[in-house]
Amino acid sequence: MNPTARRAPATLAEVARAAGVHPSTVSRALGAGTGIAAATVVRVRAVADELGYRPDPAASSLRTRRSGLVGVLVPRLTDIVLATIYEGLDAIAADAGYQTFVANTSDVPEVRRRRLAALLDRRVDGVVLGDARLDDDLLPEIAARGLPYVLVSRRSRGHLSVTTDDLLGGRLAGEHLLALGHERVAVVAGQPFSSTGVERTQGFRDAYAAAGLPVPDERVRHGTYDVRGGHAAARELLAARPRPTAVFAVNDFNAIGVMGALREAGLRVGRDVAVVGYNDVSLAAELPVPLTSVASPMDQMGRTGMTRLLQRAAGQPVRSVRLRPTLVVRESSSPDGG
Amino acid sequence: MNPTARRAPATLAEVARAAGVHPSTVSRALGAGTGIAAATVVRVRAVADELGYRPDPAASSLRTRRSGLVGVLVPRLTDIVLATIYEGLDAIAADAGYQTFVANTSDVPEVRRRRLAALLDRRVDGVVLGDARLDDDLLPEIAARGLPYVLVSRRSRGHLSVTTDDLLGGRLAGEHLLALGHERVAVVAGQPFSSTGVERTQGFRDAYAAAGLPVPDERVRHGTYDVRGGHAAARELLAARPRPTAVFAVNDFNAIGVMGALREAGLRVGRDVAVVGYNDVSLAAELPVPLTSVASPMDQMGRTGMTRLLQRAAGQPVRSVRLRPTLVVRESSSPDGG
DNA sequence: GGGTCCCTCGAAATCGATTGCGAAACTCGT
DNA sequence: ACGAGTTTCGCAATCGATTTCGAGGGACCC
Repeated sequence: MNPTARRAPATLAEVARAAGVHPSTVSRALGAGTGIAAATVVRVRAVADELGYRPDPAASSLRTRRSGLVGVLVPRLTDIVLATIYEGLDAIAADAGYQTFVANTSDVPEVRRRRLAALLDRRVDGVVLGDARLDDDLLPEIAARGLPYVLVSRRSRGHLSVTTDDLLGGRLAGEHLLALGHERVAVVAGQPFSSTGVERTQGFRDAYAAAGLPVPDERVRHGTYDVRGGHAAARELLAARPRPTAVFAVNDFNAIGVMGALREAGLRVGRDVAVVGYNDVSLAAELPVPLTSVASPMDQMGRTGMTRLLQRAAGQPVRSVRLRPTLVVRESSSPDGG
Repeated sequence: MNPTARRAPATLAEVARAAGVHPSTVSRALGAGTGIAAATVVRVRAVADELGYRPDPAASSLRTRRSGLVGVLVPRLTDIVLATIYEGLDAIAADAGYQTFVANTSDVPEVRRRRLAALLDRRVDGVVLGDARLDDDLLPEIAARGLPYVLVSRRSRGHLSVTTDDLLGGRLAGEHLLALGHERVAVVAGQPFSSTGVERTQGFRDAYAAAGLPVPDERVRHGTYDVRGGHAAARELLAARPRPTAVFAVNDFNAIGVMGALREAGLRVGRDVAVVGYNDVSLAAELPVPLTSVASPMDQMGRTGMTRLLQRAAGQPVRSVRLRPTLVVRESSSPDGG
């Protein structure tokens, strides 16, 4: 009846006794139901329901070597981007009868390794990595183990991944600022070991280089993917003279940090310095000065990522996916609407 | 050596054979080590390391009835507040040798029940609930099961919880706006079933009532704890004439939604309408118009929550904790610094 | 020197579900 | 009515770790 109200859950053997059959019969009846008389299946299932039977995953996992768990590694769940991707992952996993097991790695290799080991100890049936590095020594190990895995958000050469087309996204941002006439621009470039930051920056610089206005290295600053990182990077970039007239941040939270740094410097967002972010998180549109941002389908990235993982685990051939980003122009780059 | 590089992990029996002892000896040597000669312990551990032995949690859990898992239920991980609390929970759990198992419930009772059942099926050793309801029918069931549990963020009468003093927090916000001379104020009050929204609203209204300016019900609007909810609520509140001169939102993301609604109505944040939020998330200080907010120690709430849970599981007496919030004044309520 | 106690470790049962194998019962055709 | 083939289900082993019980051996005391 009510599965949460029982003290000691019934076991297979108890169900078997109550139904007057052998435990193996119960196991089969509750499973595919093949090789068992239809009437028996119905009866056993009724008894199991009656007793509120819930299989013990530990016992099941011990015997079958499958845990029903999918491990997920992310840099931080406090990063809304990853949290949103995770929700997409979890939704599809739940539909397929899997549970997700998530862990923060803080983008620290040593922590990553430890957290992954913990997931492997739990005998997860697959792994989703949201914190892949461009030169990632963990990925070959996972591959060598034969464990199904997929990367989301970030990619790494030679590994299955679901990402957005970050080169294109960066280019969109660059072309937008070019069209607005910005000739001296700066980039808050994120972490140098993550494909997202690197490729978004690359696409942006490509656009400027193609226009004959290459962005010099000193106008590109790396940092963590949070408000603080954006603020710190922008403070340095804004100290240059002449000052850049626009800043592209490869992450919306970085962009908000940039806004804070602008304010601190007595500059107005959009009017004195244009700001463009990336991901178009839900609050970008609601800020006192709405943020221009490259929208990336985060939820879909999660859903597609888990779908690919499950397909791969089922032995189907799968290829990496690059989802298409789109530019959303708002007042932080275009205060007068154009 | 390298735990992630082995294909088939060694078992206890294999370690025993390699060490020339019985499996039970290995088990004891790797455990507390009591009742075993010190030399044997050292030797067995060395062999276990050598073989990269990792105990199978399924087997262990089957036998001991303990899973080493702590379940965590949250409304949504995309809510930074809960994500931050979760990180605090996880940090302490990890220190104590536990892993956390988190699930979103979307604040939907049916989903909560299902997710909790999934955690119980996994035989979690304890549960942290971040989505408690004022009239919560799940909590008595958990209590009846004898499973250790603790509430964080939200509280519910008669159950162990770690929260901030939300009545006080609301009062701080109210007294602040009163001191600034705001007489016609509105509240974005969050979900009516969550103690956070209810108590913050109550504290705020208490302050105004004490000043002889009770806040009428029509200037209090409920909604979800996200940007969209804040925007929707504020849109309605701002349609009233005369218009409120200040809005208290019980959540920072709601407050940002309020900012969006203000902009949409052609009003300036701080100058035309004051805005006060709650939680003081990291981006509040960085917004183009920095947000006045009631700071709550989210990370500490998580840490304290897990600590209490572990103490409770160990049979120690524990009492609910209310952490102290503090007001951080910024330009959204005080554009000229006073 | 004999007895007792403690230290150390092995034997074997156990947790709960799954599954290969085989036996009984039943269907059906002739 | 009998044999071949099928359906249905029970038996028992198994996954890997833990733990109770007891045996063997050494230390120690008188």
